[in-house]
Amino acid sequence: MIQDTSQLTDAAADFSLGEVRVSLSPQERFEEYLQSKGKRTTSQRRVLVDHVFARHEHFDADELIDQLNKKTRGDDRVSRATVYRALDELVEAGLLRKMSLGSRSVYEHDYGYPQHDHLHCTQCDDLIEFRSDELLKLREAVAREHGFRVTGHRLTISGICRACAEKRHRRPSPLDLI
Amino acid sequence: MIQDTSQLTDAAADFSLGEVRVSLSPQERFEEYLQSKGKRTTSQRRVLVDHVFARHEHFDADELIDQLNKKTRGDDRVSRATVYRALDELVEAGLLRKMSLGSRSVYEHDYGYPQHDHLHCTQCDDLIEFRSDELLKLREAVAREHGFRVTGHRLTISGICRACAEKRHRRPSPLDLI
DNA sequence: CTTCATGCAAAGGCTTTGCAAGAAG
DNA sequence: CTTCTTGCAAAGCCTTTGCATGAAG
Repeated sequence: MIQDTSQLTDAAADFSLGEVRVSLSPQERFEEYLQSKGKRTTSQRRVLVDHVFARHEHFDADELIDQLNKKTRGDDRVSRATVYRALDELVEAGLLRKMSLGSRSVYEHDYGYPQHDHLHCTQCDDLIEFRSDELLKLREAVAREHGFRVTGHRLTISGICRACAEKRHRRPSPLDLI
Repeated sequence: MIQDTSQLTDAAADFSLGEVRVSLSPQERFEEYLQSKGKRTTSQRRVLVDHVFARHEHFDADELIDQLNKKTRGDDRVSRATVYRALDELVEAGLLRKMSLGSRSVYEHDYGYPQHDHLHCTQCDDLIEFRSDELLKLREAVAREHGFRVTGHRLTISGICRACAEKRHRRPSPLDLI
């Protein structure tokens, strides 16, 4: 699907977002999706996709709304409701991946990004990505054993990241409690 | 911690909940926790723990509240707020494990139960447990590589369980859509 | 008796939705 | 022009909390 070039527009160069090469920019890919659903290309959807794919990072709806509010003026404003609606569409379109971290929903790039899982630091709430082919094998083995048809998985390893561990031990002064 | 017998009461026999043998019943274990926190043993907490550990299954707060409402009369009634408060305590005491499945929080036995992960059927919402020592090794290897101190992990493999897959293909009649 | 727990109802997050006004095609 | 979108405010979930009453130790 990602590698399908049959619907290629005149945009010749491939895009490199991270490590996987894809033939359409997220923007183009999204428009393709919208068209296929009889939906429309609006300035709000364009602004949002543009912003979301500007850098690769994890974010939640609220952060995105804040960032868009600071960034856009008058015309291109994107309301809270529209952000939520667009996020759903982006997930459905396969551009974003949604995951729940405790109570909040966190999003990350999916389109053009390789399979990966996360280390979650419970101290600073940072998410560190890692890849493991071994895990995919394990997943298949387990599924086979249970007659289960896998569509995906989510692994989150929680603990304390290196940076936080160092902060804790180096000079455990009252200041570190802030 | 689970194997610690230093505080053993006169209950001589070990309890077998699933596969791991423990020295205190969940009820006793909880009382121990409550005492250590200066909290009290109340009829509500007793009824709740009793009910929750009667069978090994996954449940959410609402299901538990419904079940308790049907089961208990007048005196032993447990209010919604109390259920939520008790669930937090049981998690903190290490008796239950909490995990989020989409939007809802699901609980399962932790005390006296072996480490495991889940296959989640997105069709019927069933959770199938499995164990994998290989996964633990993988977890450690990844953590080591990132200087990460692991406290736990959660792996959920999603897809379609055997039963649902069979329903889908055997006689795909309109009746199956109900 | 003193402190902790409970039930109630109200308040909180986060997310979704109905609706009228406004764009896209 | 017709249909899809948007923004707004209201409503919905699920969960938490303040407070007065009641139970545990």
